[in-house]
Amino acid sequence: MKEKDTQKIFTEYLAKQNLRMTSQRELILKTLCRQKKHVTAEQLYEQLKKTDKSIGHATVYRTLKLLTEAGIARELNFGEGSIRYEPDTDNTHHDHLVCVQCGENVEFFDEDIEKLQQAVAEKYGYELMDHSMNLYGTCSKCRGKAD
Amino acid sequence: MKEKDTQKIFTEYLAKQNLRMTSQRELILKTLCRQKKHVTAEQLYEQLKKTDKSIGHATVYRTLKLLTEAGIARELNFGEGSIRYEPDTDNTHHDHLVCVQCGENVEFFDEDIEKLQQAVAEKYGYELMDHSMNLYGTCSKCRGKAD
DNA sequence: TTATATGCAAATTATTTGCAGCGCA
DNA sequence: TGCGCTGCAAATAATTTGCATATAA
Repeated sequence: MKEKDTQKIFTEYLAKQNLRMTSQRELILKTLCRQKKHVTAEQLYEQLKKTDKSIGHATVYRTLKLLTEAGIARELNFGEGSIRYEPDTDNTHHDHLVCVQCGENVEFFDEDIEKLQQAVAEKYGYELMDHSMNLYGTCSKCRGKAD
Repeated sequence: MKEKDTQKIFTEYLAKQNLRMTSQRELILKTLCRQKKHVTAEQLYEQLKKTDKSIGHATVYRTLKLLTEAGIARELNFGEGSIRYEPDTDNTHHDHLVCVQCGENVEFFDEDIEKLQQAVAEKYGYELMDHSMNLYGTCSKCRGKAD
């Protein structure tokens, strides 16, 4: 599967809504795509500040919402009280396996689970549109340590 | 599977932590168990007010946390910005299939999915402790309506 | 008696909104 | 030259915390 040209997709998405690409939106997209870990809006804001001292919270929140609508970012809710974001650059949907101790997490995709989810939805007459699945446990590294 | 004697379980849990059963905690537990739908802390608070006008927000939040720790309540996060709670009265774990339009939801349990989740965790060296899985779609009733 | 629990209000945290001014199409 | 965009600050919303008082064991 090819990597998306996120910049182009975003610009086209914006155009369709009569919205514009701006330098801030461009920077936020680039910065999000560069992340190695899932970030909160606040964490992203802190990083963006280093490049653009004048950027505001509101712009970050508003842009993350737009990126999500455009299918370029995904919201992750690990029950921490704030939403984390990950770039969705290669159209590869995946779920998360999170260590409850150190927070380290693995992205995985299980086709059998996806099929069963589809089957469950159909069984109850629902048309499945999306899902969120997070597995919580302890990673081997954390289990190695004394409690 | 037997229904839990939640009152007893809670009292024992509290005792173990050197905490006490009180009339407020008892009322909150009873009221939660009576719910037909998943409630937010605020919704529960509103209902509790009718029985005990002097009850405070803090007590409700604090007690819901205790009930969750005691394994009597479960937190549900449907990405709405607030946490919903359901009583976990019969030890039957289940997941949720939620209609994104009307909010109606179905509780389901799929043993095959559970097994596969376990397998995924093992594959990555994690010891699975918990998971959250929510399927989002449109129910047949909502699809019947014109958009 | 004495540690724990409660209600209240203030504090926090995450996020959203209103608005005046700025800047691209 | 207008309409969307931005930063700021104030507004919300959900939840937590500090504290004086009340209460269970």
